Amino acid sequence: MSASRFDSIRDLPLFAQMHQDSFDALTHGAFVQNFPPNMVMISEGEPADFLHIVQDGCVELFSTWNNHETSVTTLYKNSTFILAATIKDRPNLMSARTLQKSRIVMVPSENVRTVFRQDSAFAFAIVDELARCYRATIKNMKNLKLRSSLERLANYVLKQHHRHGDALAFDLPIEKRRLASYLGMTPENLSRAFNNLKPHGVAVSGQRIEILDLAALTAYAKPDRLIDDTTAEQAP
Amino acid sequence: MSASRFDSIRDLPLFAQMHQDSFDALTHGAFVQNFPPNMVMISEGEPADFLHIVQDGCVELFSTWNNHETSVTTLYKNSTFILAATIKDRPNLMSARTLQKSRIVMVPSENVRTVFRQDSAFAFAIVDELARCYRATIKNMKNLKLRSSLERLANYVLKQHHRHGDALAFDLPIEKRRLASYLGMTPENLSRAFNNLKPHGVAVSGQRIEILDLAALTAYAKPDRLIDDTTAEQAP
DNA sequence: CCGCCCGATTGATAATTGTCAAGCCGCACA
DNA sequence: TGTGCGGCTTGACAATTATCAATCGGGCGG
Repeated sequence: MSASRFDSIRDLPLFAQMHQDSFDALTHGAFVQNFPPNMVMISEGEPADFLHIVQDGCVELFSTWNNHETSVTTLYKNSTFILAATIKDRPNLMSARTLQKSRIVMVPSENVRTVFRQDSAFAFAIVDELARCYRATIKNMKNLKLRSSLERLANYVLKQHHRHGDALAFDLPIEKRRLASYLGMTPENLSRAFNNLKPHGVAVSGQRIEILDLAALTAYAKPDRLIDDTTAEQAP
Repeated sequence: MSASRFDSIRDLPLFAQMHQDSFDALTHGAFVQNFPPNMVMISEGEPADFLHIVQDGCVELFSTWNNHETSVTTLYKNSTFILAATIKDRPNLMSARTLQKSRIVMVPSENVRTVFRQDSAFAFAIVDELARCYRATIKNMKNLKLRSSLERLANYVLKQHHRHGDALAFDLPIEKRRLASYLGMTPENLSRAFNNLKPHGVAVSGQRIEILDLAALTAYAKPDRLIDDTTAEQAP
């Protein structure tokens, strides 16, 4: 049975509840592709021919305008992307590149649109996923518009702290220049921002972050569940 | 028949395709409410008890953090809001206030979630709306991260130009201080930004905008369909 | 083991954007 | 027709952020 190749995605929330027939129809013509690191898989403006699922590795979504580039988000194992463009049959708004060697499942958009109309469990899951992404993006925008770059960095450090099981020391999951772009600043500014976090209890050495004074950092960052709570929401 | 009060929303894309039974179930317990101008109808963090539809008037969605406020979008007649929070049964991420005397239809969120599960035409419409809002927000974020405030303003002027049927003169639809907040800048900076657009062919007097040199403005603004194309997408 | 390359850092400087204070202007209202 | 209020504008200044240039330093291939 050809579907066995796609067992790994069958249990993702987006596909878990759909009928097996629908899943088979969905994955008919789908395939798995391996990409080397730093490869642009998708360019913004192109039609969204495939729904993508990260089976393994790491993908950055980014956008470009007038020779500027900005990182929008980073996706890890089991994330899907290009869902909105796929459903609306519209061009991608973002480009995608691998950050590491990655294995990506590619499902023809045509299948997604067809099965979406036939299997209501799938349709519900899509609603859930779109609502989640939408809310995550609103939070992201609030973060950008309401905070200074130093405040954004402080909250980013706190978020990573929680991601790592409340550990007081951890490694950054991405390169600093990409983090800078994600946070809406230049690499130079990020470097200085890390220095400016020192008085707020953060020590940095290479990729390693140490929180020396969690209370001070939290007092400065003023995290807010309506901005920073990413229960199962995307971010790098 | 009680549904007659809701005739005006029956034809909106979100509700047009659903069965009449579903529509009746949806609007059972719904009501219309009139609000005076400048009234906060919804506060962020509160549960999303109702799906809101602007039947008449004008509503601003905004957010607050640490004594800062930012305008996220402005909605006019026939727009819906709080859909994502309603569907996910999660707290609102944004507050809402009327900018003018407004008439709002309020549909219990419980109804929305129930009918969404029963009427696939409604579910499809919700997917469409969520995908649209999501993409609009991504564009908004690209606008914020990739452009300077002057470039954002230039593109805003161009967008209004298209909204007004390519007219070279038109009135701003909202107060300047709200426009400033929407564009991510202070009112003072907006004032100066309008002055800085003069060399690019824009004249301002009060609410009135005149484009004296469309080619120059376009050359400066560099509009991009992946940021500025708002075919049926929300913005103030 | 060495040298190279690329990203990170630092310094100097400039551009952008925000803050504070004051004055202006149009409009609503008495 | 004053009068006052609120929003807009302007100016001076400060903070934030970007830019440009140079250096540092770690990892990798030869």
